[in-house]
Amino acid sequence: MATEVGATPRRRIPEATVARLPLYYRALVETGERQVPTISSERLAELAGVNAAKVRKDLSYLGSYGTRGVGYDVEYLLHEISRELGLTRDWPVAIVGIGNLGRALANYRGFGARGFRVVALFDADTELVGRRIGELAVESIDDLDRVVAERGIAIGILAVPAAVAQDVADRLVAAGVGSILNFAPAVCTVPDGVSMRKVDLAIELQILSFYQLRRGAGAPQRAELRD
Amino acid sequence: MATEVGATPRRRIPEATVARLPLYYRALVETGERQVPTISSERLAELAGVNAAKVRKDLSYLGSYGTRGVGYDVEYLLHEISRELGLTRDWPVAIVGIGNLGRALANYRGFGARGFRVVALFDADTELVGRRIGELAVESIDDLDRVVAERGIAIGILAVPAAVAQDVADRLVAAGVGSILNFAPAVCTVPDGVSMRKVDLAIELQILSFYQLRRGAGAPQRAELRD
DNA sequence: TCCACTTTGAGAATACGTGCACAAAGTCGA
DNA sequence: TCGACTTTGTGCACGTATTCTCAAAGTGGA
Repeated sequence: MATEVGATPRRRIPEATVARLPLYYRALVETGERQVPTISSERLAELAGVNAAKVRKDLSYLGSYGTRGVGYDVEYLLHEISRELGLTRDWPVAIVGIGNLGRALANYRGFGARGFRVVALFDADTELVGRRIGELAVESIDDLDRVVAERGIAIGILAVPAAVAQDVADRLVAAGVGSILNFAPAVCTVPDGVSMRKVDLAIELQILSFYQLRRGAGAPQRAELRD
Repeated sequence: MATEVGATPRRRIPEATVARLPLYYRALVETGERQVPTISSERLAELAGVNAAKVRKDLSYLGSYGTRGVGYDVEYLLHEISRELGLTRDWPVAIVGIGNLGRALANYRGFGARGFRVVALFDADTELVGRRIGELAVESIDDLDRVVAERGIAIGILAVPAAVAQDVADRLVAAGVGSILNFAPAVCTVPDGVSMRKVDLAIELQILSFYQLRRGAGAPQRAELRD
């Protein structure tokens, strides 16, 4: 019988769980580097900043990779999570919009993870096109289609002004990009079958402001009575 | 009878709602600029990228600010949401860690919102201390306590390496900062009564990678059959 | 082999968030 | 004043996420 394409189209993993897998991944990498062979859900929970029951339930969605009485084999679990997250393969990434933020992202050595490699920088400003940032030259956004195809880019990082965010997102999608990380402070939609995640500084600050206010924050509170 | 201190310690607003208020805020600012006097939940939903029932339910947590048959008064609703989010007052912000990302954030003119003003930049690197970024000079992290108190800083932005994130967060909290926006790729905890929100690029990319992989993403998919 | 101990995996209870559907409350023209 | 129409506010049903709990499955020492 013909099996499915690709690696793991098995059980459905809840979104909330997917969002925590990277935490476990990071904790496991650190633990592995210390040559620790196994890890309990309790310890993993502590490292990931969640609770142990959640860890076990999350991992149980991936399969039964633990051993009762012992815990999880660090290397094995790391391998399974990597595979699930697609970190065993290479993801060429494009950054669109080489302003303050785009430049910082282009120079950022903390995509942390193996796998994600910035292979193209785009901007609409002809002044910027051709300028080098690290090892890459900024390319014209008019070449988006061609470059995305040539370099197999599946993930785009959007760091453009709010006013053009939707337009640029549409062009990324049309070029074949399937995932977008959007830093533009604007509502922006993509068709079904394309993923988008949003990072919005203004929104984060406003949320913090809400809770800060609720705590009765006229002046900042000195931590005078910390014990 | 003696009323409560401060502005609005009334009903409890669900977290998910709080996270959407900034979207409504932004949509309302734009609508207000176009001199539109009232707005329906339907239209507001469209601008905020959510559905209309959600908008109405969210707004109903703030109070009954709409008029049936008409919609919401843009200016009035904007005022109420601003007040709820604490955007009617000034929030002095400190950025700690003036590397690539910290510098970009310091130059970022898109905190979008009135209210948030970066008033201090800190770094541990003595080479960096004294250097000017825009209108501010980088200060030593040893002066954190004094500066936070003097300038009434309640919100800190953490853009330091993962290895020192927890330590710096602790120092911010000890200095009296009540809200932290954490860009460091590390699990980092704060005591009760302090808020922390996390922005982690590596995690976002890994989540995108997961879904990209699930869609059967060997090569990126050209959008050949878009209609 | 047995027993005390550890730790997972999953059922069940609960909490939280979403969205439908509709009565209630308003507008506006005749 | 009436009746057609618009739009809010919210009760309710449903789905998702979290957490508690404990049997099952393992270890390791006697």
